[in-house]
Amino acid sequence: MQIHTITPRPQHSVAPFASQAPAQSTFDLMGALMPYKRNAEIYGDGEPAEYLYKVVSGAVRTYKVLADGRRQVGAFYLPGDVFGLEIGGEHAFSAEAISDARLQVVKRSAFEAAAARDGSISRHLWDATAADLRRAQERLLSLIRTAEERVVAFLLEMAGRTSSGNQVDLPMSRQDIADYLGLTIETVSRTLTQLVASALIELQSSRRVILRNRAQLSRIGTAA
Amino acid sequence: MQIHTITPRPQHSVAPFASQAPAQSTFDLMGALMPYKRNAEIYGDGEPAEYLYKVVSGAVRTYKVLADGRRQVGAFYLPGDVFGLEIGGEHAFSAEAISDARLQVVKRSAFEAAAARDGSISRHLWDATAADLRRAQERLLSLIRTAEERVVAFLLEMAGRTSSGNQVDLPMSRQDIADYLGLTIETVSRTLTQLVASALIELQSSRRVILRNRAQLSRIGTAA
DNA sequence: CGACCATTTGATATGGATCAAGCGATGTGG
DNA sequence: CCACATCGCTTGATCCATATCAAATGGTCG
Repeated sequence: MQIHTITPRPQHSVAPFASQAPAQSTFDLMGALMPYKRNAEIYGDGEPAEYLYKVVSGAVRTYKVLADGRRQVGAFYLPGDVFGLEIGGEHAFSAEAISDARLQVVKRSAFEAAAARDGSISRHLWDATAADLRRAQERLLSLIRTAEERVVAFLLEMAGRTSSGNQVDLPMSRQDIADYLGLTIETVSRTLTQLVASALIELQSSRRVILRNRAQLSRIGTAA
Repeated sequence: MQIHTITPRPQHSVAPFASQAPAQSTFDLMGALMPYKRNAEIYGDGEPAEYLYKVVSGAVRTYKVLADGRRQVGAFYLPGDVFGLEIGGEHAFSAEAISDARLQVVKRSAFEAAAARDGSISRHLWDATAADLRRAQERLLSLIRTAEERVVAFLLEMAGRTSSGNQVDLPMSRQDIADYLGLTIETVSRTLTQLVASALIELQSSRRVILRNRAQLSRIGTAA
């Protein structure tokens, strides 16, 4: 894995995020803070997984490019989130900074040594894995659904993770969203336009969404 | 003679197929062997998760019925597979026997007590969760693909799990497969017919498939 | 044999992909 | 400070894979 030695840059501000992350203190004690530029690679698919990461600011996507060139986004990570947990020796996905980002980086071996001494740390690790798993489960359900349902579920997921009332600031592009939901960029865009037309949401800018009717949105976006 | 006097209620794990999980010997020592009839409920969505299960014979599906009535199959479990590992207090999916089945059932609390005494058991649990996550991610990749790719990936997965050479015996119906892959029963059936026409597979009966060209099938069914 | 259920096959409809163009911000060089 | 290039997003027109609706066939069990 390569660490990009890049000078820190001012982040464009991202909304306040809920930090649902494991073992903050451990990361804080052990982690080196590293800046990554927009679109910089954090690690590549197939590389040995030597580090764990915690997002301090900015946002990260993991993705995989399929044999035919299609790209599937695996997950988005926001401030407070921990990623790079995969078991097995190597990363199943690549990771990139979506926007300029600062990450706390911890050597896996050091972390696991600490976890062996402290059961609560391994518990936190397990929680983070479980959170990823729950999100993947939810997504499995939503991927069999219509474009509108997927987009609404995505907006609700983001709203839940950023918890800034009804305002949702999306750090990622339409292309990222499309590759996350298994849709095309055009379909994502058209669906958002329709949601605006139905007065379910408002688009203050292309990246800033206001949820105008959460009850109805939940009805559309909630599978079970 | 179905015994669901008890309604054990372990969490199903997200994995498409089995989690090769924890301490088999623990199961063997602690498990009570229970028979379930075809289509008998093992546990229901939303019930508290009190048990872990290991398939001795037969097969099991986990599923969820969405608000609009569509059914999503979460996973199939075959002999040797352990399920009910899920995190959280209650089942996210329901579980049913696909065919008459015998399951070894272990009280979760007993198992967790054993895990507390033995760190390697909790390590196994974490491994199983991470493995489930990886499988869920693999499945997310396949859900964005075409009907043919999904069906082929499914056949290869089943072949890998049952490992009886090129013969694959499917315990589940076309409807189960369709609900697992996010397709309709008609599309699954037509796709199989096409694969026969292409001489990639042979259908000895509707439930018995012979893989005739694994190299080509792998090319179609392998995402990354 | 007859009833029932699973599976296959056929005909048509449709949601989202694809192909293509236009628009609006942001940034850069003159 | 403006003209222009670029990039991300939206909108429009058409196509196609899969869903939907419908019926025939096959397999199993009483």
